[in-house]
Parts: sequence; C-alpha cells; structure tokens
Amino acid sequence: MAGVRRAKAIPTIYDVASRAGVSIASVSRVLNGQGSPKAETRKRVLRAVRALSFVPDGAARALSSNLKEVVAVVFRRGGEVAFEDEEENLLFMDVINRGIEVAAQRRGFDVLISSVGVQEENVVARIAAIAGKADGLILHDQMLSKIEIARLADVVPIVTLAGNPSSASINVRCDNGSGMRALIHHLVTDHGYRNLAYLSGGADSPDNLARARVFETEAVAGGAQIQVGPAWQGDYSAVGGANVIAALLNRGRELPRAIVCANDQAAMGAMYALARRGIKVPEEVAVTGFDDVPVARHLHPPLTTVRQPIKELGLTAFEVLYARMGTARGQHEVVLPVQLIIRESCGCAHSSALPQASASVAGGGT
Amino acid sequence: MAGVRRAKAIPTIYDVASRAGVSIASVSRVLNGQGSPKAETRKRVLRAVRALSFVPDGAARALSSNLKEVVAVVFRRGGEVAFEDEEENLLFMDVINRGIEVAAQRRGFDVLISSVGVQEENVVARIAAIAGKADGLILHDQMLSKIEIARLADVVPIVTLAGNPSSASINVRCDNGSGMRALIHHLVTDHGYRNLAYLSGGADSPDNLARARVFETEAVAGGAQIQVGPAWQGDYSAVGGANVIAALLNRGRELPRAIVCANDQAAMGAMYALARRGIKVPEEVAVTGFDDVPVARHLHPPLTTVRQPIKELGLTAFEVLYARMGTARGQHEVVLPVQLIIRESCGCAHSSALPQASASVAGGGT
DNA sequence: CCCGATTTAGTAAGCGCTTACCGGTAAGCG
DNA sequence: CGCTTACCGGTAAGCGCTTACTAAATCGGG
Repeated sequence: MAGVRRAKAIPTIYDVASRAGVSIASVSRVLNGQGSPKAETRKRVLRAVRALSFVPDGAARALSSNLKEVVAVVFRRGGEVAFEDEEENLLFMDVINRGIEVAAQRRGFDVLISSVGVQEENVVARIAAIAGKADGLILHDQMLSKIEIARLADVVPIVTLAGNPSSASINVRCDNGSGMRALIHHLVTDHGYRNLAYLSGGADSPDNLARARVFETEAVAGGAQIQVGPAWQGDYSAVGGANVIAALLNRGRELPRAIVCANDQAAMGAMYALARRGIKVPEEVAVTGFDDVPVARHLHPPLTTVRQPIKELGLTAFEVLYARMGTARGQHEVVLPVQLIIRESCGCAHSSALPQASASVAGGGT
Repeated sequence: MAGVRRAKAIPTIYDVASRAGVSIASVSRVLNGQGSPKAETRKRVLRAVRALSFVPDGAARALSSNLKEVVAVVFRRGGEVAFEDEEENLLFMDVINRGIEVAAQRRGFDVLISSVGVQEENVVARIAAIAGKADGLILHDQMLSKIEIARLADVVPIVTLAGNPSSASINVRCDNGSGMRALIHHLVTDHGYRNLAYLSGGADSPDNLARARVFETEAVAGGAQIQVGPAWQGDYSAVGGANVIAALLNRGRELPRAIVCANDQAAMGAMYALARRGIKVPEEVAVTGFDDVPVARHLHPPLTTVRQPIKELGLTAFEVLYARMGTARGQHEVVLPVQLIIRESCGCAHSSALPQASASVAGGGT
C-alpha cells in the first residue's frame, strides 16, 4: 500500500459556495438538479463552478449519498500464455466485459476492472477491497467459494458468471445442456461418429460439469463410445488442451474419431497439438469447441462450436446486478440460449448454422 | 412489516469496534497495519471483522485518506465497425489498457474504465464526473481540448496517450519519426518504390501529423514521388481506409506503388478494398501499417508495419501518472522506441525484423 | 517503591458532500 | 392590510473512515 498525495488544494464545494455568495446546499442543489433554485442563484453557482474548475469529489458524494455508481468486475489473469491466438484475441471474458461496460454506461455507472493473479496469495482480501469500492460485484471464474460469496454478498450484491447459483448471489450462464445436446447430435447422428471424447475444462467449473454430463448422456444415448477421465482433463486453456493431446499421443493412445472440447480455447490447443503430429482435422479426428469466440471462425479449419451470446452475457450480468441493487432479491439464475455453429472442424465441408436455441429463467425468488 | 424491504444494514467500523470491545481507532489500526496493536487487541478485532464480514467502505476511506486508489481510463467507443477483424481483435487501445491494468495492479490501484460514445453530447461533463472518482486520469484519443485538459488537470493529474504535451498534462507516445523514417527507407531504398502515398489517420491526431510530416520529408529526400491531400484522408479505422481506396479507384485514379497507412487498421481496410478490386498486394501495390497490432501478422499478406511497444505504452502511462500523483511535476512527454517489422505486404518474401530502435524523453521540468 | 519513559488505546476532529429541517421573504387571499 | 401558503436558501447533521492528540497503562531504574 503506497502513500500518494496531491499537493495543490483542489476546490471544494465550500469554495464554490463562497465565491458564488451562496450556501453549499445551494451549490449542491444546482449541481444535482434537486429543489428549484432561482435562476439567479443557478447562474451564480454555475459561474463559480466554471471559474474554479470545480469537480465534485466522487468519494464524498458516494459516502454521502450511499451510491458510488461503480460496479466492479473481477477476473483471473495470467497463467501461462503460450499461444498467440489466445494472447492476441478478444476472448470470452473480454467480450463479456465489453458487454458489461456498455450496459453500465447506459445506467450512468462506471466499471472498475480488476484482475487477480492466478496464484495470488490473498484473493479474498483483494476482492473484498474491490467490493468496498463498488456498488456491486461481477465475478468471473470460480475465485470465491460459496461461503466466501455469501459473506461478501452481505456487503454488495454479487453476480457470478458461469458459476454456481446460490441464495446470496445471482448466476448468469448459458444453456449448456441444449448446446451440447445439439452438438453431440450433429456429431453422432449427422456424421455418424461412434467414438467421442470430452476434453474437459476447469474441474471446478459448473459449466464444464454440465457440459460433461450432457456429453456423456447424449453420446451414450446415441450409441457412441466415449472416452473421459483424468487423461482428458484440461483447464479451459489452449496450453491445457494441447498438453492433453500431446500426453495421450506420447502414451501411444489411439484417439477417438471426434474430440469435443469444453471451450474454444481448449479446442485451439488441441488442434495445434494434432497438427504438430500431422494428424488431420477433421479428416482423421474431428474437433469441436464451445463459446464461439471471435477467432473460432478463423482457425484452420474453422471451428464448429456452440455459440454463446457472449456480449449478452455481460449486458445481462450488469442488468441483473443493477436490478438487485435496488430491490431486495429476485431470481437466482439467468440462463441465456445458445446456438450450434457448424463450420468445418467437425467434418462438414462448408459453414452453415443450424438454429438451435432455447431460453429460460430459473431459480426462486422471495 | 410489509412493503418495501430495506437493504440489510451493512456493518461499519463501529459495529466491529463494539463487538470487539475496542475503539474504532483500534479497528482501523489493526486493519491498516498502523501503530502497534497488542496481540490480544488484534485478535479480537480480526475475530469481529470475520464474524461480521466487515468490509471497509472504499468511499469513506478515500474521503478520509484522500486517496481512492483508482485511475480512470477514458476512451472513445463505437463508430461504425464494419470489419470483423477490427471488431474481433484486441486492438491498439485494448492492449494499452491491459498494460495500464497490470501496472496499476502492481501499485495496488484499480482501473476505472469508461468509454465515451462517439457523438455523446456532454463529453466534458462525463469525463469530469469520472475524474471525480479517481486519483488520476488517462485519456486516449483527442477528446478534450488543451484548455479543457488544463482545467481538469487542476483536479487530477492527467496523462494523454498519443496526444499533445501540455504544461498541465503528460503525454506518452512512441517515436513516430524514427519509425516512419525506417519504413520509408525500406520502401524507397530497399524496394526501390518511386511513388508512394500516405493514407492519413485522424486529422487532429498528433501522431498522424508527425507520421505524415516524416513520410513526406523522407520520401522526397529519397527521390520518390508522393501523393497526399484530402483524397488520402482516412480516420485510423478500417472503414476509413477502405473508403479512401474505393473512392480513388472509382474515380479512375492510378494508385501509387506503395501505400503507407497511418495505422494498421487503416491498412486492413486498404488491403480489403484492394483485394475486392482484384489488385494484388504486394505485387501491384505494397501496403504498410503502423502499430503492429496483434492481427497484423495474420493478415494476407502479413503486414509490414512499425511496431509500437503497445503494452509498454500502457505501463508507462500508469507509471508516469503514478509518479505525478506524488510529486508536483516532472517531464511533459515520454517517448517510447519503435521497431520496423518487415513482413510481406511491402513486397518482401519472408518475415524478418530489422532492429531499429530509439528512445528519448523530452519535455521540461519544474 | 516512586517517577519518568514508553507503549498502547481512546477521543474527537475532520475529509467533501447530500439533505432534512427550519426560518425568512414574497405572494395569495379575505 | 394582516395572515396563511409557497418557495428558497441556509444551517447543521451525518455518511464511514483515518489520524492527530491525549490519556491510560506498562516498564525500568534510581
């Protein structure tokens, strides 16, 4: 914690008031459009404000009015970034953040961005500090346990993205189930692949769990063989995906006909690892993603994936949070529809999209 | 009690103090590591803090300690986004922001992000409001006049990115001159192109002006013909670049042998427009960029450009601002070195980089 | 054992703003 | 022309925290 101070005295509302020859209350009223100041008063105040370049202090306003007009967004930063596609492109999170920003803007809020290092020591304290600077908190990734979230939720309303719904917070996610169902159906029924694997994402991610579960059910129901288990455990990153494939290949394991990846980044990594060994996608092994991040269509081959309405996710997260800031509570989970995007990595020759959507809102309110 | 539910009272430092049986001063001291509280006191305070899930209010802290630990970053949003490469990739600004975020983190600051709509009505008021919420301000683009900056600078220290240095603020930019010089040298001397045009960027951009000036001087000095003027006026965007080329072509104008674009985005647009007309780059017309945004290398052909240390720009912006928050003043301009990146859009067959750097710090003290 | 030197802890004064409350003045009305 | 009704504007009480300043407690040394 560094100590930083400004030297030059910056004008306060008192300076404005005395220069305009009115009281601080009048200044405040003019500036905030409260009450009905006389034209004369108004004019004098505004003149003084301009003369002094007065800018009201946000902290004082916030303290006094109990509203900071700030939402904080916290996400996990860093880790190894070995793939330039991953480093250089707008990823899932970036797009979500952009959505949040847009929505916040509309409500006159600003967004306080804060990333937390992968293995930073005091995550909870860090996040608490950030929470103290905002009116609401949007959490990416699983950085806080359910209990920690509940504790923090006593202080600020919390929205989690692709997390677990809880009575203390609201979770915003997409419809993993129907997306995965459509994808497997395409792979098994349309392409006739009989042997699939699920390259898993972060082990603690609810999205990953949901996708894995549906993958299994649907593939088996379709009469396909599946490969799952520790050997297929990735972590949502390109490196993770590449490592899984490389390890499998090194151990001489035979690959399935299609690899269903937990997200697009993992798919990028998998395709990279496959390419390195000279294995052709999709001729020898089909690969699919999930998310439809912007680069997905530019991969070679273009990635078949399940599109999440990413920006919407951000917009929704903010709106839900905003609503929560006003009223006591509402639903605890918001689910956005997804769409299967068929490109070439699944074995199809040309791009096309099979519409496949579904929407629902779940959770109980009191 | 029916009707509107009041928000649950969140615990304050008083609650913690009374639960721990100490004074608020002690609580504050324990929490901030000031003074030397007895182990017993410390323990009781921490216990109470945990029991109540106490999180100190950022606004109150900020007001009291005169430090918000927040820097605001303001940039221009929106406009037409007709090119997906532009929409989907991390652009110049995004990378800078990431740099700012990283640097801020290191100093325990958070970043308040705020975009301003292209033709939003009350830009100055908006920015002032944001300034009130932060300890310092980083401004992208030219959104404020010199006078407006000077006024705001009385309230918070300001750093502009690629703006104009002024006595009230600090400007951080890259070394346009040497970058452009190296680029023109490559085009004229190495490739022997005798006819060049400069596809200009935003007319009010100091970077653009500097690049244009050096382009002219160097090209002429190298004995090449140049095309400049209103017909070549772009606006740093891909659409702008594409429009310039399209308009020229529509009027049947003959294109120069090489088009030097003000930045990579304009180059993207130019190459797109050229490709639409079946004009081959670089065989018929060479195209170069400036910035070296991440996608630059993935364009077809890979873009020859001048690399700015983009992330560094962000890091530097924050560090300079941070320094300014402490001390009264220092230099008014910081210039970072650039590097010519030769890929294929200039006519070279393979990628390679000619090291070409320079660094300097200009501006007056006191 | 008592007194001054050290710690440790409490009291209270703001930080700059919003707003409830109230007094004064002007306008409305009988 | 006196009194009620509006209407403005001023006074002052916080918002939750940090931090001088001061009081109490602890510890040594003579």
